[in-house]
Amino acid sequence: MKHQHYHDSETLLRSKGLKSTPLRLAILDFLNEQSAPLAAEEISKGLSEIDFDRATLFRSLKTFSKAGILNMIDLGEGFHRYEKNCELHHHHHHIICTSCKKIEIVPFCVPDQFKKFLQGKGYRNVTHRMDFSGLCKSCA
Amino acid sequence: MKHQHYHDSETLLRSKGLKSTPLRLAILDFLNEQSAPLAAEEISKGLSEIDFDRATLFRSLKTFSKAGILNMIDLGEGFHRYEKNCELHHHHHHIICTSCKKIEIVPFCVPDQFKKFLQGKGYRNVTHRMDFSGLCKSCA
DNA sequence: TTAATAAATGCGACTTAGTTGCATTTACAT
DNA sequence: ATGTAAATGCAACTAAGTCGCATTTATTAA
Repeated sequence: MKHQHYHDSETLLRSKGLKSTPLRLAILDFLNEQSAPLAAEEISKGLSEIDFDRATLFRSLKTFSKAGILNMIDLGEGFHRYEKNCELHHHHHHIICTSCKKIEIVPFCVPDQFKKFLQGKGYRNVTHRMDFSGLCKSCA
Repeated sequence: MKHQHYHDSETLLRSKGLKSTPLRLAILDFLNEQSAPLAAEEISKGLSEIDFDRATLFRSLKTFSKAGILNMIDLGEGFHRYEKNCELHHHHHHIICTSCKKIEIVPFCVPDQFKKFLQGKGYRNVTHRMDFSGLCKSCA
């Protein structure tokens, strides 16, 4: 376990006013063990011992993302990835290897003045997405 | 016409070793007139006087993107947008309004040291994606 | 100018990621 | 213990894009 996560998925769900169900607990516990964001399909495979419907998984992932329990990440792969949104680690960006698809967190964010500039142009609630890709050391 | 584009789509296609066909010329001429990147569906509508197949459009857009004639842009909307990749204007980033979906080019790019850092970590051929969203002045 | 050929197209079926309607079941508050 | 809203399963659907294959077209070389 790389980062400190909410110790108790049940408590976490309750704190967001969401019901605690076996699937939901399994999803959150599974994501707690991950150090990189996973695709819905990967989560599904990781939970293969449990029997559940695809639609339910997608619904839960969406619900959790809206509730701020998960970050929904788009690395331009044509699908989303999900990671636990733990407070200690909440906003960050990624680099994905173009070959092995390994994902790492990068230790920087877009400069503040970019947002300020856009606010100066009249934009409100400015958010950003930024990610990198490249051939990683072990693939090169 | 906001920017200077290749004056002759036929010449452009030839220069990339691609065949010049009525649809391809229409796609490129149409995109020459746009100041914001368009989705395949929007291009399709803009070319409604011509009769062509969806698959052919997608194939052309892909071919053009690979050839560097178009930039394929992903603003996290669940589909791609395409814009002419004119030399004068080649690398840039966008902001999209969360309400009216108007897209503007932003006048900044990721700081050089980010790429240098990642190269220092062993990454090769590092590329990035960055885009912004927010409520634009007229929607606020 | 024409014939050869490689590339582009049309058609239809398919795929992937995700959504939706609806009936049923489950978690939780009382 | 029970009522109710939320969650689930199922099946059908959607949007964006892809693929195989037969046909047509643009370009090359004769």
